[in-house]
Amino acid sequence: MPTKDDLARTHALVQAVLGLSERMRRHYASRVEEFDLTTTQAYLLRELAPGPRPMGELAGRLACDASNVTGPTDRLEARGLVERRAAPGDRRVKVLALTNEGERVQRALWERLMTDSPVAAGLDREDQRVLLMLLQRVAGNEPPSC
Amino acid sequence: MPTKDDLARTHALVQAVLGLSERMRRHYASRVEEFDLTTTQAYLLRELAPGPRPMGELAGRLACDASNVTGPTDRLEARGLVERRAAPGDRRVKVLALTNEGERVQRALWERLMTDSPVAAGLDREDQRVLLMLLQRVAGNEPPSC
DNA sequence: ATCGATGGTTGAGGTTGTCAACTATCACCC
DNA sequence: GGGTGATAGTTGACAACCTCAACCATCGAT
Repeated sequence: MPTKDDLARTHALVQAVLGLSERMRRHYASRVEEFDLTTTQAYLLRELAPGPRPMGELAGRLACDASNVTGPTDRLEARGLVERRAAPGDRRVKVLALTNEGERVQRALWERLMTDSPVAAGLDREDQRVLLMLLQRVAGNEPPSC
Repeated sequence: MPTKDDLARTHALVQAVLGLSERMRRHYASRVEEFDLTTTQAYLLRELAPGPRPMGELAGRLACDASNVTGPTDRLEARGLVERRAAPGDRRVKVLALTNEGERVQRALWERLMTDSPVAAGLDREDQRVLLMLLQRVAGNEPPSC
């Protein structure tokens, strides 16, 4: 049973996280713009970095609706950063993969994002370690995704 | 001069924060949708909660472009959640204020957001305290906003 | 072989974001 | 006072995204 203090702390915590999220969103948008990408396109590139993925899976991760992947993918493919491949075994599914150029852009973008993140600034090493641990714990109990 | 470890930690930290941001954004969007609001409209309500503000100031906080406030404000005003008032002293500026109904909705939305936040879950009190402190420290050294 | 389910696309409708032009007002300076 | 330039907000055009429903091709199972 939560005390009044618990409620106040939760309140402050939610507010802080929302604020940080909003700031990160803006930061992300402005950095991504330097590469002539939109945030959605950048998220797609990021999701593809570990390796090719079927579009349906990407839809699940990003927006929970398949039609939200088609458009951005079209634009990425038009710029040669991504390609649709036929999936072996099921001709319905299309697998999305980074091209060499796409991988280059993705890597450069990530470098850029890392160099001046508002998160790293203002915290010393020990604080960063603790924050990372806490965030990972929060991320740990993720809902089953959509 | 950063060590290799520092880089790896920053890398993980940025990734964790981006992931959390994205999850919060979605969480926020889905909760806000229950009130027939969009995220931008909800952000507007939140900014107005402490008291009326001129539209220009809101633009600065939210999107750095005045025309991004006009549209959402139109829709909020049409629903009677917000009203434009003339500013005393300068007839150019319009001050945005919550109506009683707007305040009610804002409060209800906030309650809703607090009840099931993915941030609070998974952390005990002490962890929450530490996380809050760290986040506030991160928020502290904010760039001069836009 | 047919039938229902699934992966992806398309199209309409609504919201946001950016940019440039525009109006009304202000502040300044002669 | 009367210009002149800056500022607050709106408008309109355009691109992108989101949601939803309809649709096509393919799959899996009966």
